[in-house]
Amino acid sequence: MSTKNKILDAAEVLFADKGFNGTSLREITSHAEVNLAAVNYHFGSKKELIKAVMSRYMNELAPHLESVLTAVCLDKTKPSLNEVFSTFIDPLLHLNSFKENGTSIFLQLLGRGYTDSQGFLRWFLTTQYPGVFTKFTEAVHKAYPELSAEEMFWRLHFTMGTIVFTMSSSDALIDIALSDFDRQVDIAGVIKQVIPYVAAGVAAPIIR
Amino acid sequence: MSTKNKILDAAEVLFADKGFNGTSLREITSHAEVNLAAVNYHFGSKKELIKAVMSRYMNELAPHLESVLTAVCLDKTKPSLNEVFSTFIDPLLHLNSFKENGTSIFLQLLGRGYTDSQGFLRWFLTTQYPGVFTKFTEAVHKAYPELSAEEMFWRLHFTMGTIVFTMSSSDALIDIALSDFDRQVDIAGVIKQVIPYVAAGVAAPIIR
DNA sequence: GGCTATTTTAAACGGCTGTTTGAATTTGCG
DNA sequence: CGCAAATTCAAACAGCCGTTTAAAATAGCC
Repeated sequence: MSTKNKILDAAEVLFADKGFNGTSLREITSHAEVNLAAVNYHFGSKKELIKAVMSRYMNELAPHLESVLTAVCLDKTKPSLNEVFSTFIDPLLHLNSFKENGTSIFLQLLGRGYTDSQGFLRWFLTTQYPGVFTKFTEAVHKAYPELSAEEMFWRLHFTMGTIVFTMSSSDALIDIALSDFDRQVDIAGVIKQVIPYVAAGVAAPIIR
Repeated sequence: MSTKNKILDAAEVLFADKGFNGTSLREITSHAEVNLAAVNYHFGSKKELIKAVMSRYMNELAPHLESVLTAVCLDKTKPSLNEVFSTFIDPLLHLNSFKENGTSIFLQLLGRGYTDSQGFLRWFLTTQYPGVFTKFTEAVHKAYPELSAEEMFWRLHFTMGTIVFTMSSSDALIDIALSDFDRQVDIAGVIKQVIPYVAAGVAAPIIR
């Protein structure tokens, strides 16, 4: 295992758990069992390390997402919103074979990045992976053409918020569900709960 | 204006903007134009200052929320979910007369507290203000009795996520909406957009 | 006015942060 | 092997953090 990957593996878990600002390089390098200076040697800075952690997941995920979103647009002239949002399930769960707990870690990282660092991650994702966003809004527009661009903007950001926030606190929530309902829940279970919710939210009637 | 209030006023704005961890006591005291040591003198520690900032809003908000939620349960044998969620609008907007931009600041603080500090705020709110939560779940149960306790748990947390996440990045989103759609949006406008969304999400059909 | 209690102040504390340095070590190649 | 490039390492850097201290200033009351 290369030093670079040791750092990335340790960093993504700690970043997901405690946020980017809340995780120090010393914590990362001691968990990775490498020298402190290795981060700056291999990545240049902490900010570049954060980008590298996110890129490793996005480079795996983005092609799959674009492909399933393209498919749902081609297969159906008017897909349902449930169908559109359900396309996310497979690519997201596929991250679990890419890395252990990959789905959970990635979604938590997404949540951290959205609220930490004042919008830096939003800029990073929209500029580095614009294809996913355009394909996604295209699919939603086909499913619900009456929605204006502005209403779609808000509802998609509400959706992003639901997903990202839920996942960034998913560990705590899963613990509560376990103790209150004596029900074992995993990340796939949470995803299957949230899809109908966001689909219904986006599909809400327009009030003008 | 007392030193204590100068500190609270400066702190809440900075906390809302940059998070609790992201704001230093030196930033707060220099914005408040008071001595650095004043925070520890008047509040004891940074953690106690955070509690004081949140309490000032919750003590204003909680009685109003409990009262409107009680009212909607008494007035209607079966309120709609839209009615239940709409009860939040007035108490939330009333914070604007309590303080300038009070609504926006409070909701942003809520968002920060939920993701910063690993669940500390969730503990603080549920233990210090349990009445709001029980009244709220009671109202939702009246509106949608078929929802099991476990499904309600998840959907209410999705809702919390939508609200809290949207508001914690509302400034950035409002900027985007302004530049992309040339449309002036304020916090009241966002709230009115998000109510139908979360109501429809909670009302989504149950898939078993 | 004088005395006490409260508040404000400047300075310093130890500890943690990301980053840099230069020497020691390991690696890969002719 | 021998040499050069890449990597690892311990140490130190300057800067910020929350908190504490003890003296100075202010306020309130007899």
